[in-house]
Amino acid sequence: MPELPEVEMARMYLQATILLQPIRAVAVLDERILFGVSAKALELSLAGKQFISIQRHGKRLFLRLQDDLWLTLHLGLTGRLVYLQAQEDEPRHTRLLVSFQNDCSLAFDDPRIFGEVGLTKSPSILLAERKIGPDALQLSLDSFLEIMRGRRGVIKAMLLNQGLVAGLGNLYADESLFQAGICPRSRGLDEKELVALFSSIQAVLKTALSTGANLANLPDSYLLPHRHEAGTCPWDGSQLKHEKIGGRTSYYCPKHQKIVG
DNA sequence: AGTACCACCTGACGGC
DNA sequence: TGCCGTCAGGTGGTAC
Repeated sequence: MPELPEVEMARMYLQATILLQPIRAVAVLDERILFGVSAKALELSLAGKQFISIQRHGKRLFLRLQDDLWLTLHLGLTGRLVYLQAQEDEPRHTRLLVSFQNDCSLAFDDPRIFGEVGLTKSPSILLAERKIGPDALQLSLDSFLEIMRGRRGVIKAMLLNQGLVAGLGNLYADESLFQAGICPRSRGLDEKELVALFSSIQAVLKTALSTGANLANLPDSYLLPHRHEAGTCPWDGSQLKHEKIGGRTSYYCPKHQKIVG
């Protein structure tokens, strides 16, 4: 599920549900979800407090508890957040359950346990520790050029590298390259190509957000609705190709996405 | 710096 | 029906 648009939806969801509610208790249902904190410490840190604001950077969420204490969440590949009404059953793979004094609760459901829950004194500390680059939607064109210029790696792999730019995952990286007409195998893009790519990334992420990160509602001119074995390019009808690039399955149009650089 | 590969997990799906 | 391999919208470590 979660690339930048999905995580931003999750942020808005939390914003609308859990703010300013006193926390009654925290249950860690599977300790493998924890990163750098014990279940005991997490429970003690949260009990009696409340979330006062929610931030997102790339694919990470930061839930502020007080000035120098934040709960950090990463949804991994299969994580989702569900706000439960009193008495409502939690999802099957709930790994963390935060219950509030009003009897509602927040479940972090994550079948594959690639997600992560932790604590930090500030988002910037965690971002530095984990070497996360600037958020894809807060990034200026100049910073993007600065980051990408002079690198020799395969462009698809670079877009997936959260240390360079944070927020793009496999799907939106494919979509951005599709919109920019650049083959994912390209490397050493020139200034003009990087500018086009930057503008595609911005447009793709904003469009995805405007659909509520619902892939089914993306424009038909986008790659993603056609991104499957038998899919054809919505621009020119070519049979889409797919192959492993940078270790991930990549779809692209062999006709209009050129190898550049 | 860049890449290939493995590992962490579970569920869904296609083939036999 | 049941087993098995394969794949999946993420990330980190290692070795070259």
